[in-house]
Amino acid sequence: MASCGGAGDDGGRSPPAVVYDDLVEVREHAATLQTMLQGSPRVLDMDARELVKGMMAKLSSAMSVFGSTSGGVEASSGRKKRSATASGPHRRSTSRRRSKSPFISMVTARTLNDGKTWRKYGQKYIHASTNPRSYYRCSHKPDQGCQATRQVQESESNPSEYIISYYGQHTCKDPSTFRSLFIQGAADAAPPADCSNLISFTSINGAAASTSTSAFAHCVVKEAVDLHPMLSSRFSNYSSSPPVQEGVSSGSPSPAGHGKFMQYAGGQLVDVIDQRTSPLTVGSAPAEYWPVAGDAGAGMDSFPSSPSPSSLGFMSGSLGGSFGNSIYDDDLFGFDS
DNA sequence: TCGATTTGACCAAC
DNA sequence: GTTGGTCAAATCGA
Repeated sequence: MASCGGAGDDGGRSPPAVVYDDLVEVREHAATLQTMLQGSPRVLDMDARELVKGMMAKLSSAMSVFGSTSGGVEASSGRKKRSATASGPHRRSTSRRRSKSPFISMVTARTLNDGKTWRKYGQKYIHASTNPRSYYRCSHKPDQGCQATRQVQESESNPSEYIISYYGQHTCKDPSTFRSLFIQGAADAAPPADCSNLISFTSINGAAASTSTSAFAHCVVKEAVDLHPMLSSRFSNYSSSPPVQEGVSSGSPSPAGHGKFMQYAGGQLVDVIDQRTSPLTVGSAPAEYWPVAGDAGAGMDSFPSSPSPSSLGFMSGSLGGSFGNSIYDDDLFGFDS
């Protein structure tokens, strides 16, 4: 399994093709793992760990491809500068469009409250989208120069949800928004009781699948912690869990055992994407963006167990939106059958 | 009155 | 030429 080479040794193939192959392989590994977990009461722990490790490597590899090819992270330097001689009532000598902050993550949420204070500075309808996109920047930008921004767009597939893209790290110090993180007992305790946001690798047909998936998720969580001593050390002391909405995904019949796995596991992936700017990210969003306990329904709790293109937007975010809408959508994480 | 939001315009990137 | 991100005047609301 699991060559960790991923994008690096694919000899000129297009990133989508590379990623697709990697994800297909991950799916195969997931199926194998599922079979192992379901078919044998005595799964060799090392085998399972190896499979998971390989899957994580492939996912990381895939994500790194997008990270390396992602547009919008930095403005290209090759662009010609527009003439500064423009005139008009609102013309200014400085450019209006500045280089974007590095992409951090994309999350699906049912509320815009993520514990941070944002100032809306624009809204517009985006081409081929029925819903307007709102632009927010950290309200501490004027006083602390915080460069964090986010873009909020109502989910077309589920109007009650918002697709939130985060750019730039919060550099502001706002005690009111400092919050605990959960990852409750990720390494040692049982998997979180409520894991409604896991991207499910299970088969709907198998009643035992939820158990398998929980075990799998737990395994991967452990893996992530193992691979990230920083994560382990940082989160080991957190004792509180963020609110996790029950049934946040409309019509999601998934068992409660599907939790934050993909978000957590994705933390590693996102970490791969944005190592330059986000050496420590947990979940699809960095810790700074996680919901405050008590913010009912805030933030990171809205990945459907059966991922939809919009719910996978955290992947599409680094692809300029093409990923989540590609023909590969159904295959990328369509492990539910 | 003041801070937040709205909205049309500007402008870089494609 | 089109699209998307940002600016800032106008407007709104507490």
